[in-house]
Amino acid sequence: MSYNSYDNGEQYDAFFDAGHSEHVEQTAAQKQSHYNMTRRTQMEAVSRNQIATNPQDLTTGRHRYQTNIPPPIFVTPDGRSMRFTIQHGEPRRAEFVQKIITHGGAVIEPGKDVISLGQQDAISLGQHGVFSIDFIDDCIEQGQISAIAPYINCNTEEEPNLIDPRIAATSQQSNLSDDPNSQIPELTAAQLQQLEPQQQESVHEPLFQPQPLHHHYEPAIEAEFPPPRQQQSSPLTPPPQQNQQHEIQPQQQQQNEMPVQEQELVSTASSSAQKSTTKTAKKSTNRFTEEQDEFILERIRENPRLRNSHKFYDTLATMEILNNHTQNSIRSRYRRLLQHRLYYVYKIDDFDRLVYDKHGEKIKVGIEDIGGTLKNKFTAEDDYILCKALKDAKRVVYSVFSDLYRKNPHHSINSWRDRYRKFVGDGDIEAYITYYEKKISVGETPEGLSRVVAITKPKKNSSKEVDAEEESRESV
DNA sequence: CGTCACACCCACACACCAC
DNA sequence: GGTGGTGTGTGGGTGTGAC
Repeated sequence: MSYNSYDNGEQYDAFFDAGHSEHVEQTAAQKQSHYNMTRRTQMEAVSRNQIATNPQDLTTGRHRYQTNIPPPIFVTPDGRSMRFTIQHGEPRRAEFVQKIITHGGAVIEPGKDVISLGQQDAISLGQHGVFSIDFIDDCIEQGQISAIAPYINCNTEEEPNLIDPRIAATSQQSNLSDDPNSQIPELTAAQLQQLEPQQQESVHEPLFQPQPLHHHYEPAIEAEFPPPRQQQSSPLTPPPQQNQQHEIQPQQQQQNEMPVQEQELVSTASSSAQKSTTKTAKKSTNRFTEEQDEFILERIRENPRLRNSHKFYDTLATMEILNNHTQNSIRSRYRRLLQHRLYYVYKIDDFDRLVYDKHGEKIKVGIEDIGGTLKNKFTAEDDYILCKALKDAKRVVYSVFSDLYRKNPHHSINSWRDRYRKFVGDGDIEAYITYYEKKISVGETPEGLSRVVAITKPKKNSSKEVDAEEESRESV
């Protein structure tokens, strides 16, 4: 079996089971398999233009998801998620965010009736004061909500013994249900009311209608939104009404038979023609409306890991509400302006599916609690880990990267290997280790390997890469 | 002159395939 | 099992023209 031609995570398991039987490594392998599945799912979802899952999918997925999670604790008597905010300076913030979410709660930014957790000397974030984070552990240990009064750290407006966290959360959640914009200072409730009823629905209802469920990640874009205003000829964005088998259109087939440069010319010319006939005419008055901004934000909240994806915005641009803007424009709009208004996103599971509470409502969490996007940048620490592994290895063979992957599964085997292939020269390993340790010892932040490796990288590079090396060599 | 919408660019993380 | 080649598309920009 080729190590890098996995079709699914089971092949990872097969590999690891065959070659490494130790318990610790098996556990690691399971994690890697899961991680790999997750990342593959993300990439495949993007490739299929899957922007959000439909309610039926979510119902199915929710059951599967919830079978593996602890019973909910941080829920109100009527089953809604209690909402907490944890101060960003809290050293164990990430750990407790996970605990809260895992047990049915939600972590959001400070706001009315949000239970604030943090240090004693911190500024109070909630109207009830700030409570010790131990409250969470104790509740989990007891399997139920404890009285919160003993956990008060600093009080602001009310006596802690007046507070029943479940009641506070209930009233707050009711407000949330009635006022979906309570978290969005820029978009007031009054502004929302100015929207047409249908528009409001598009903002707050699930994007897609039920589809025949024969695959968990079947795209369901066509269901609610009309066909794109123009035929998308790009193989990257097949029209939703077309079969997913990617039938080759005559034009595409013709392109496939052309030399690459000619294909590029045709592609550029055709896309330019499309753009010029569809969108540039409106440019002078084509401002984004508040409704469109909120629509974009809501789609991003539902698909937080795709927030930088070109294809994600490509698909958004085919939707009726945004059909007067291009993918580039929508993406630019988010990156330039809207990302500063993305105060929360919706909780997703490991397969990027929305997680709902008992009432079928999406759970709001902070963007920092979702994790990264689709790609992880190599850090200086990653490069150091890589160089250490290479140094310890007698030969740079596949097992070096598979070991790296098992110990550091945030990059795939291929990624570790590719990093080595493209950034590490023969003499770089010792040099970078020395450089990194020296920087760390003096309290400085080391640069990533890319800039160091250019000094000695002995690869058979293209002329362009050689030029780049020359530049780097001069600049270092 | 600043802002906006939009087009375009490119390095590289990640993947797949052939051998 | 291991390697080299290469495709895809993300992530993070910059450039340009209209207003």
